[in-house]
Amino acid sequence: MGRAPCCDKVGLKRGRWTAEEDDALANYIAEHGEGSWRSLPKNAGLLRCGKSCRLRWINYLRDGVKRGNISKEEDDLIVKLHATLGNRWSLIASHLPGRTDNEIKNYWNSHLSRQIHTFRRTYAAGNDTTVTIDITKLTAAGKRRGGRTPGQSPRSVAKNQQTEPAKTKTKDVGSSPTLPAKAKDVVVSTSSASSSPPQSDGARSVVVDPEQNQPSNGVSGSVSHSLSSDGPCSEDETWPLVMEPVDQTGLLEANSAVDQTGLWEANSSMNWDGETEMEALLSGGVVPEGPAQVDDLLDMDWEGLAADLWDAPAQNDVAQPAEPQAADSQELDWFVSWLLSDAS
DNA sequence: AAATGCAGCAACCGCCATTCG
DNA sequence: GCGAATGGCGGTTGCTGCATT
Repeated sequence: MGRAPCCDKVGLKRGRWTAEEDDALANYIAEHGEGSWRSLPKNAGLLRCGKSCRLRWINYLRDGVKRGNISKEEDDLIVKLHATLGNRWSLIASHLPGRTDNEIKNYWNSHLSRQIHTFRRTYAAGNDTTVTIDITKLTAAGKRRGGRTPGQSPRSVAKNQQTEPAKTKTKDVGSSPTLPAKAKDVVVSTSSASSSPPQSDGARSVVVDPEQNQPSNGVSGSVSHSLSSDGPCSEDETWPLVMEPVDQTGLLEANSAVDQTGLWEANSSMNWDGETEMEALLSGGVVPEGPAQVDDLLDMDWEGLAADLWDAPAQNDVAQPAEPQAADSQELDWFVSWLLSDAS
């Protein structure tokens, strides 16, 4: 049996708050202080649920609450913290003065979750030439505002994706937090010839073999193609995902982690011949089939891959980028400080 | 100009943790 | 120790404005 509702909701006003209601709430709290939310509406003469009053106060009326205009620095910090802490919005908000968990949550859902898909991909043509492809430009031509495509609204996509739910709140841990792997560049490479594993401390590699139906070894999973409507991916395909600690010739290798701004970033370097594929990529056209299987790269679900990496158990004693197991706020603060110390 | 549908955001809902009698 | 009350959190819904057709 669930808990009784915080109020009976009978005769209570719902929806947007009016200026008069805001004034009444602010005046009451200024006079009597916060707390006793259940009895507050009646005492303040508001036809609102106490919970609604609390939310309104915390998110909008409280002193020091900043609204809108999230700066680049705040943006970076949100992404970085989210990459490590997950959907613990209140925890993230505690490191952004004046910002509320609700605003950060909304900002993430409406802005940043999309930006995750706009990672860069860098193609090296076997020499020193490096071209960075901005996926946003590749997909911009197909972007439109009007006209709904069934099943592709952010909400339906979110439902389809069903991202990993936030970890349960952890209160008791050992004396020192378990550190996640430090942020590293995401490097995706297709290596038909020898290539040194782009992996260093804390970063792990992932081998994705689209031709292979069974995972060969390592940690298996699947890469689901269900990105946002902006993405180039179809919705139904899945690939077997094999996580390998070492490079393997001829397979797509993804070495994924979080870059220094916290954004999931994918750089692709590959050995290929000719500029045909590059031109096709830059024009947003179909890439001819070749040894590099560039279209396979384009169709990868990098976010799903990242999630798989994030949740996969550590191998070969590589540090697991797990959530911090901080026992209390002090240790958590320490962890966040440690995390942010890598920002430069 | 009207219809359609996306994007942003405020608010609601349900659950869990903590506090208190 | 127990149960109710309360606070807090994250997920979700639904409204509104605007861009596009």
